[in-house]
Order: sequence, then structure tokens, then C-alpha cells
Amino acid sequence: MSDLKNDIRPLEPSTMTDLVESRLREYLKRKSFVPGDALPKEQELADALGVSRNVVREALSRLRMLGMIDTRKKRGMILAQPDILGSLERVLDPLLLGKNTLKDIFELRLVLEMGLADLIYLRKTPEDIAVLEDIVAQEVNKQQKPFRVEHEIAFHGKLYQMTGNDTYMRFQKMLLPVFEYVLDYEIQVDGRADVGKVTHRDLVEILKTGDSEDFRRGMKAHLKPHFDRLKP
Amino acid sequence: MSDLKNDIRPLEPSTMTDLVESRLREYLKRKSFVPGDALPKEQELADALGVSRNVVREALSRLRMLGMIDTRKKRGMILAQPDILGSLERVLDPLLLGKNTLKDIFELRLVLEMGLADLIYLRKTPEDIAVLEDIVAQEVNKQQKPFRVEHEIAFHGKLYQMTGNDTYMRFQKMLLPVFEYVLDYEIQVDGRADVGKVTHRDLVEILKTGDSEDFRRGMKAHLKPHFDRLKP
DNA sequence: ATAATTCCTTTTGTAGGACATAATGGGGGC
DNA sequence: GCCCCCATTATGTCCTACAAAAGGAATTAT
Repeated sequence: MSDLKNDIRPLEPSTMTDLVESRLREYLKRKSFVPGDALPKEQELADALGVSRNVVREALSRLRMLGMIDTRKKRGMILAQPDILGSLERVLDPLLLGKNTLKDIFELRLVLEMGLADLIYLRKTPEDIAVLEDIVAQEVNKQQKPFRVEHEIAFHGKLYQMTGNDTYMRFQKMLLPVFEYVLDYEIQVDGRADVGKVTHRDLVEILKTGDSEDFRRGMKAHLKPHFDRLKP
Repeated sequence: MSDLKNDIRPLEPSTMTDLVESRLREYLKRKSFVPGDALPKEQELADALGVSRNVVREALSRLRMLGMIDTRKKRGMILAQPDILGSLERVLDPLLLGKNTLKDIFELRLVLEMGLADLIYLRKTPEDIAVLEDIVAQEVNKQQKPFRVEHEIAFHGKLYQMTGNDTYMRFQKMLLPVFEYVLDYEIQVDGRADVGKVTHRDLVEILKTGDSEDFRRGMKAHLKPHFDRLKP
């Protein structure tokens, strides 16, 4: 279906800024700059490309937003390590995304939850378990809606932190608002807000005694209501 | 550790362009525009914000890159549906990323592979299986390096397509180059390039006769050499 | 009267110049 | 030799002007 759109690009009328942006990106790649290297000045780039400094600045502004370059007055610009998720963050607004994308992200978050098991069993420590037990201990006090969500975030957030994978954790955190948004919508439509048979407390118990397969099965059961929502 | 960096932002010296960008984003959110709505003209925005059109244009250029807005001459600008992965694509260059991020992405890709099972068993069709069998049938002819990679991509790509989740599929496709890059590096270092005990052919067999748990176990075995690389 | 064409208006895209600002590196003073 | 101050310089911001494209209006032909 939309498979084609990945192979052949929609051919949008590109402006000078677009061209300069891609030329700059290509230039950075070709010269194999490493983070920290100094880049030519704006005026030099403009002259070399045969465009006005204005256009160059618009293109640079984009790269700057992505964190690919850092600029400081007088020093000029230096290549930086882009924050890959920073750009995602700006765009991940439930209100801006289409229905299909929202559905995709909902599923993606479930996939990420299921994938926790392998990494967690590779890196969990007794201290981590203690923190988790602390979190579930406070669960009983927090049954109302705002507290429940807060608790969800604390628990699952800790799990992600235990993977020792920052990117993974941040990515999941960014997906959460979209997830909650879709959930709220679905609940408004069909009314049910079931909760899985396996609780947070059960999951912690599995972490202490079971293996990664057990944990994954437990997580699947914990998330079952969400999986049941998925359409074939 | 870098947990703090998510709660309190590094306070970078923001330029007018940065401010305008965030103001615009906030404005779009607050007015709850829907895709297709017309936005004020550049000059009006500049006047309202008390900055030059130049600054506004730099900010708009960023939003345009993210696909949040579309502009056509005379018509003005309209809100568009951002392509959430488009921005990621621009930044996901193995040469630009730090070592930690590369490692994170390597792991993330493994997590995504493990998560295939649930969605695939929800949506696979007999036709999909037939295509997969076709792909593995050609496996024998392609053992040399470039062909092997191509075959890997064909097989795993088809699996992702079977999830019916476009975002998931594109995301994985983007991660692949990074994955291969890390792999090449690791192999250069320690020389071994093992392959899992479970082959593609085995996986297809499981798809035909087993359940999602079987498939997941099979995938884990298939990816075992990669998992073994992970450090605790 | 309707349809097609042409012209006009409007808004974005690009150019070029000017000046403020801040940080750096060197020169001068102690 | 160390510290402070200043000139230099690259970026940040503003302004003006004009080209180009695309809608809309007006005009003409059928």
C-alpha cells in the first residue's frame, strides 16, 4: 500500500533552503567530520554555494535544531552529536498525528514493553528490586486517576531505567503521552478500562524468583487488556 | 546518572529563533489547529511577536523540515501532519552518533525483533507465509557478504511488513544501518561472526505450526549471537 | 450566459547590506 | 609571569527590495 512511498519520494518542490540543507549534510558526511571539528563560516558557505547568507542560515537553523551543530559567537560552528530523540520529541504530539500513526505508536509501545525482559535480566541488581518493591508498596494509597497514572509511570519508568539503555528509556517516556491519549479515547468509546490479571506486585515477584521467559509471560498477562484492543 | 538531564533542562542560551519556534509550537497547540488549517502570514507573525520576518522564517523553516507545516506561495501556510520518523531519519547516521547511543540502538533493534511475535500472530496471512518461503528458498544461492545482507533485509523486512504497522516497519528499517555498522565494528574487533542455531527456514516453519511463544523463543535463538554480545 | 484567457494582487522565496553583540585572543600594564 | 582590557571577528537580528508563483478578478470569445 504505502510501501511505494518509501521507495520513490513524493517529489516536493524543493526550495534553495532544502537543497542547501541536504548539501550541507552531504558535505559533513563526505568530509567525515567528527564532533568538535570547526565548520566554515556562514559567509564562506554562502559564497561557496552561491546563495545568500539568509538561505544558509535557514538551513543551518534546521541542523542546529537537530543538535547536529553548535554555534557560538566568534568561535564559529562546530559539529556536535545530535540528540536523536530530541527531534522526535518535538513532533510527538497526539493532537498533530493522524489516526493510523497513533495506532502504530500504541502498538509500538506494547512491543517495547514486551522487550524489556531480555535487557532487564541482563542488568537488574538487588537495589533495583528494592526500589520496585518500594514503589508497589505505595500502590495501595493511590487508586484515584491522577495518582494511578503517576504510579504507572513510576513503576514502568523504573523498569526501563533498569535496562541501562538511556535511549530506550527516553523513547518509551516519549511514547507514553501518546499511549495514554489513545487509551483515554478508546475508553471513552467502549467504556471498559480493564486491568490485567498480573499486577505490578506479581511482576516484582517474578523478577525475584523467575527467569526472563516468566517475566515476559507475566508482562503479556499484565498488558492483556491492551493487546485485546488490537485489531487483526 | 543522566537521569537528571531529563527533569531539568541544560539551559542553553536560546536565541530569538529558538524562542519563536517554541512560541509557534505552543500557539499551534493552544489554538488546536487541525491539519489543513491556514496559518497567519509571515509578516503578521513577525509583527505579533515583535521580531523580524527573518527570525520567523528561520523558525518556520524548522517546522517545515519536520513536516509540521506546508507552505505554498500566495496561499500561505497550512498545518500538516508531521512525519514523525522523517526527522529521525536525518539524524540517524552511524558516523555522527556517540558510542553509547550506538550501543543503545543496537539493543533497541534486538528488542524490536523480539516484539515481532505478538503482532505477527495477530495479522499473518497464508500469502505472507508463501512470500517468506519464497525468500528462504533463494537463501542457498546467496552466501557471499553483499547478498547475505540483502537477504537478511528481505527476510526481516517482510516480517516487519507482516505486522501491518508502518511506523514500526520504517523505524526498524532506519535502525538497520546502525545495527550493521555496530556489527561490522564488533566483528572487526573480536573476529567472530556467529550465526544462530535457528535459521530463517526454521522460523518460517514455526510460523506455520507453532504459536507466538514458540516464535519468540525461535527468534531469541536466532538472535542469540547478538544477545551474547551485550554487556551486563 | 458560460467558459477560457489574461492580468493583477498577494504571499512566499531569495538577495544584500547594516549594525548589535558577545567571545576570543592578543597586547599592554603591573 | 600573571591579570586585565580592548580590538577583532563571527554570529544574531533587522531592514529593504525584488523575483516568482498562484489565486482571484476582469475581460473576451464562443
